[in-house]
Amino acid sequence: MTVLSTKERILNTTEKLISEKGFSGISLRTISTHAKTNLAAVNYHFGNKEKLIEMMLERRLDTLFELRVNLLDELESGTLKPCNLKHILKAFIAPALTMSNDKHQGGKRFMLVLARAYAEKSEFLHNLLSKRYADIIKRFAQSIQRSSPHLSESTVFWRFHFIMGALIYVMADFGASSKTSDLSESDYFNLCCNELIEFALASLTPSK
Amino acid sequence: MTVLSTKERILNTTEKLISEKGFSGISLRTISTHAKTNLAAVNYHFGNKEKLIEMMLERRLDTLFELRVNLLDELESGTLKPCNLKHILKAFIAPALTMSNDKHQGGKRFMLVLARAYAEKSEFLHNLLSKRYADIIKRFAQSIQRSSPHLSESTVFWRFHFIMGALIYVMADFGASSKTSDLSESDYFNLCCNELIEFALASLTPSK
DNA sequence: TTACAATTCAAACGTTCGTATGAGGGGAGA
DNA sequence: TCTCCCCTCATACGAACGTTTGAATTGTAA
Repeated sequence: MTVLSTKERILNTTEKLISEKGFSGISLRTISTHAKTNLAAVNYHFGNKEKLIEMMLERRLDTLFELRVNLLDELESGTLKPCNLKHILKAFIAPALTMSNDKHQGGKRFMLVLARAYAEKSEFLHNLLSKRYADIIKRFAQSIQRSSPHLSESTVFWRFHFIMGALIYVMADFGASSKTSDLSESDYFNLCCNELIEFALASLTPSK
Repeated sequence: MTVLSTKERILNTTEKLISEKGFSGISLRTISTHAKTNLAAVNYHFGNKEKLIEMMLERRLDTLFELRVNLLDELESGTLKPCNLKHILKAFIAPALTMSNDKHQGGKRFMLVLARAYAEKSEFLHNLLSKRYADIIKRFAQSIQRSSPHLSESTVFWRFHFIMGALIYVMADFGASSKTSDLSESDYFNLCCNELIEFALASLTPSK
């Protein structure tokens, strides 16, 4: 087991504690204690609490969107099959699953943190989404648009947002729900993701 | 204009401030100031902060679920048409719209508060939902089940939860999104609700 | 080893929070 | 008018918070 730097321990501990207790309900004192360091170390390495949380978020958001856009690139560089809507939705939804299965469980915790940040309308997250990742989100929206010609542009826009809402909701709900299931955590998450992809696909597919 | 009691002013102010700033980010001092009363009045009327928030939530949750179950009763007492799934979904989703259009705007604020409470996994809300309202939610799930025989029971369960997630997400998002639209607030909310109902319907309808 | 920078530490500061207290205000009934 | 009770008020308390500071410690290059 490699020894982590104080900075890394603080980031990981922050991620873990926020995934468990939410953004309010944690203090720099509990973070520094659980990270086995001193209270002042947080301010030394990150300046203040807000910047610590921002760095904790930023650290993994790039990974998440990179996974998403790489999958979309693969899809679009190949020949566009007539019914690849499912793959587009999967490219958006599955990276959450991928990240949640990383070997140190940090990714899984992060998805819960991300869900909480969405819910609490973090201004920092909102800025990041509307600046750094807006192009990627727009690319997904346009891809879905092309695969759903029976729906108007605005309806596709709405439904994409509803799907994102459902994704965020189940991510936030995952921690609690999986405990009441008799499946293992990863089985439960796999099932959840598959159901979500089928759900999203059905919501965008013409009915008979 | 009728004069409201201190207790009512505190409840309304709490609802308003939490809908704007979230559960964290408000203090009893800001509540009492905006309610034009004294700090100690909160503890006098409600005991403590937690009970104040619980009473604020409870006050309207009964109304919301009563609206829902009344609509469902109407549907089920009438002759069951073959394609009434849309009406069932509407019975679940529309009361949020109805409440949001009450004359004093209190309902609208409450839907935002409710969305935040969902997101923050309020234990009090969770208890209320799994005790007082569990039967109503189960009735909706069973009604949807009967109208979606092409889907397995567990898939219907998942999709109903995804739809609730989307509903909660748009409720929480509503305040911010409507400001960037050129529609009026109520037009925007109406549009949003209709889109959500059609989305939910599509997600449960067999594809061609 | 020495010198210097990077890091960690204990301690303290000022602020804000939820809660508690006791005095004062004002209407209703005797 | 007097009394009682419901309510409002200013004020205080202790706890917890984010942040700052300066000294102690550690690591590193000469």
